[in-house]
Amino acid sequence: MTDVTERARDLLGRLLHGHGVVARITEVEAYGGIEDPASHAFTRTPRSEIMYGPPWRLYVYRIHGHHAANVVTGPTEQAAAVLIRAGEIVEGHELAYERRGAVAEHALARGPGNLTKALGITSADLGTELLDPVPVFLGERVETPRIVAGPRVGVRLNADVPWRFWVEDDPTVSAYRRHPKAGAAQPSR
DNA sequence: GTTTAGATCAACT
DNA sequence: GTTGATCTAAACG
Repeated sequence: MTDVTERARDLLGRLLHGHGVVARITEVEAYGGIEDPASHAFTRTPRSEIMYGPPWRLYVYRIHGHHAANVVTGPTEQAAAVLIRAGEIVEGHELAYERRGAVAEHALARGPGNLTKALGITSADLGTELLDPVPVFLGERVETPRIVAGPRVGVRLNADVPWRFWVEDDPTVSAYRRHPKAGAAQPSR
């Protein structure tokens, strides 16, 4: 299969523009779509249909009153997507602080909810073409970072697959939190 | 059956 | 104090 995890690694170190703020992506999670129970695309519905569509479009979903941003990566038959979990603000600090309030600089876009808030991403941006220079889009790679992998944060299902990728030793990366109801950790094999 | 808005609470800062 | 691919309930088709 086309490896979703490769696409996830590929996004690390790239720029993400969001409504006047630019972030360097430092943490992502891969969602294997049709073959991943933790993915919204695991069951095909009108909502998840966007993940079965062309790649490089934005999928936004609500969680805990916040939003989370995903990049649809394709291929279309697999419905895979990559969740953008954290980034470092490299441009538009003023606007980011305005949206986030007084927080430490490294915390401006740490965590999916904070990142979407700092970049001003909401459900209104659902389906945005991320390759066009519209309010939300992907920029070029600014570095080739050293990448570390581990299990995904806060997922109940499939909690042991190492599909979370982040830039090593980056302060904007959030800590690992296992979901309370996820089964006991299984030894990697 | 599916989607969305709010709530909840353990883990993190 | 803050956060979140969870959880439940109500609205929708």
